[in-house]
Amino acid sequence: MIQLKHLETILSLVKHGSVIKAAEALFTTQSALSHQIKQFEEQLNLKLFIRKSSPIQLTQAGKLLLKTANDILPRLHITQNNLKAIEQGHQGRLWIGVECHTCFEWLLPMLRAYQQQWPNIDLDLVNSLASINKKSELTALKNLKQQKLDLVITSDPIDDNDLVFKELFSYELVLVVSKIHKLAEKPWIKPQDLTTETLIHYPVDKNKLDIYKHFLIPANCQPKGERLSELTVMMLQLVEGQKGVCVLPKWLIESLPDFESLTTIRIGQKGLWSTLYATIHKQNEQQTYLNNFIQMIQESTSP
Amino acid sequence: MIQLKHLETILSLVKHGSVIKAAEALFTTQSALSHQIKQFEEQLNLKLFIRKSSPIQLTQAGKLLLKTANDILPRLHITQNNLKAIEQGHQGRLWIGVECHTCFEWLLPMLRAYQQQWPNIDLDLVNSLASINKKSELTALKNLKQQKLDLVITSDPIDDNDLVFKELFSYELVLVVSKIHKLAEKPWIKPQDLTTETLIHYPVDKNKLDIYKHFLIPANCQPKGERLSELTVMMLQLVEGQKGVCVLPKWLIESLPDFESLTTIRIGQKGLWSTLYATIHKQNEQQTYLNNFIQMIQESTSP
DNA sequence: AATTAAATATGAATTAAATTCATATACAAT
DNA sequence: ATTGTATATGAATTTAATTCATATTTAATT
Repeated sequence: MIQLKHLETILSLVKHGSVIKAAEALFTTQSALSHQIKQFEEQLNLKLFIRKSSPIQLTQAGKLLLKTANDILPRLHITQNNLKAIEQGHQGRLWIGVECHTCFEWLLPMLRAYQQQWPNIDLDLVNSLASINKKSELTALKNLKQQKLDLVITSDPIDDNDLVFKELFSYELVLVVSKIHKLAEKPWIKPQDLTTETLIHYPVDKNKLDIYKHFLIPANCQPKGERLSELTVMMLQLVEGQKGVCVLPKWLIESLPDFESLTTIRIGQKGLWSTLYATIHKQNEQQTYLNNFIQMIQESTSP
Repeated sequence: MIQLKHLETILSLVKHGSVIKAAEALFTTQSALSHQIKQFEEQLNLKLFIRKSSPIQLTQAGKLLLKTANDILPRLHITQNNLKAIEQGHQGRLWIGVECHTCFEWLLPMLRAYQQQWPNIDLDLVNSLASINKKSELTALKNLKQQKLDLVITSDPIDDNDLVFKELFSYELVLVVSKIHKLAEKPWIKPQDLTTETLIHYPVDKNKLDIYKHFLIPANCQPKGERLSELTVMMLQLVEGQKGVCVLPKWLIESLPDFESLTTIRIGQKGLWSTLYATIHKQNEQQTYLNNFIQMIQESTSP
């Protein structure tokens, strides 16, 4: 069977004109190379070159192998370099799974900046929230574990040896109501206050929503009604039109000066807080391009 | 360093979906393949695929190697096949050196027939007679020995362990004279008869010409004059015009019905005979395409 | 959550392969 | 013929690959 060393030998032979010099250039001894060539020639039952002339002269078989070597070896060196680039983190894949809707607000603008800084990273955003069925509940982290994703943004860290959670930032979730809503003047609301309201939220499993998980369910309350909306602006328009109330990050409302008819109320006396985490696979813990991405988030969100 | 076995492994892994099956397909054990992959991954400091899924899933590095494997391995198989073809003699080089002028007469038509039968043979005719200087006297056989030529047609076999001489055919050399020449009626000539004649011959070293080597020099004679000519037809025209006499193979004259004003005379009482040999390198003694060529000559000249 | 079957990983022993060292042989040039 | 240089080779040594036996891991099932 032809091996790469045979191709390298042929190249070196042609380049240097004798077995001795070729061996030297290949950092081996004349003897080793002689053995290698002999064994290869016997295997092929062909002579590769004529030794009696100086510089050595290739036979037809030798010329064929030379051509092959010139075709293959440079191709292989490119692959070697690419692998090195991947290893050193200049090249890589960053497929991001996002488990919270509002994240898109700050994430999307960030991706552009990141891609400029790391042009060779294969960047993609995978919406892990597409369906509500329970099976896909843990999809993002599960996919991360199987390395079908490279980074997941979540507010629910789990205990898993394969995964590393890195805190990004905390934010307060507030109730968004119309300024003319009956709750509008309260300094903060109790769970019971929501039992007369229609709660507008993203189409995700209720157990994943902080307002249920950490506020309503512990108090054994539930809203009068529910209404689903995929888009934040649509939710806000519904609130404006008094079709219900919704829960959103405080920073998000503050960044939207268009909705002056709305106001926000603290949820509970101390407020409802959530913390976001960037999750990566343990194996990728040292990957520069991933850590750099996380760092970029942290820097852009710390005031 | 990437090796071909690594590329083959990647291909087999993708094709069969697991290390066990890939190992089986590569006629090795799961253990061996596992060791091999581990060592390769450690060397690259990169994971090539995710084992936890079935079928296994390539990482970016794995995909890169897969692409390289698909580029390189088929290219290499083609070379393997070509080498096999060369080894089995379907492909090869037949560069012929010719040391006698008249050989071209029967050789050229033969080459066409041979090339049709062996289309993959790299066929070429090298005129070894281009110059007359003494250094190039043995050029054809020397080149054959150094395998710069593959077959030499000569009438002077030498003793050399690297070379194999195969007899082709013998022919008589006769003196060609005009029918009205004073020697024309003789049944045969003596060396002395030529001392009054101008001898027309090919522009080669005289010591290589049979008429000198085996007829004139042993008798210590020499012609009155000499005249050189490269072309056989030109020589015959000169003889027709009584500018001299020449020595040519009998079969050649007989095959030229255009020169009815010429006649041939035996040289010496028993005639001057020469034998042609096809010479090949000892290493090529078993090469089918070479032996077939020699056989073709023998068959076409032995009616 | 425990159990099982299948896949993968690993350590140590074995086997195979490549390399070196010391020389022999072959060749080219003078 | 002689000498210097290149190549070849056998045996010992070193290095690498493979196997065997077994441990660990994982996904699927109960």
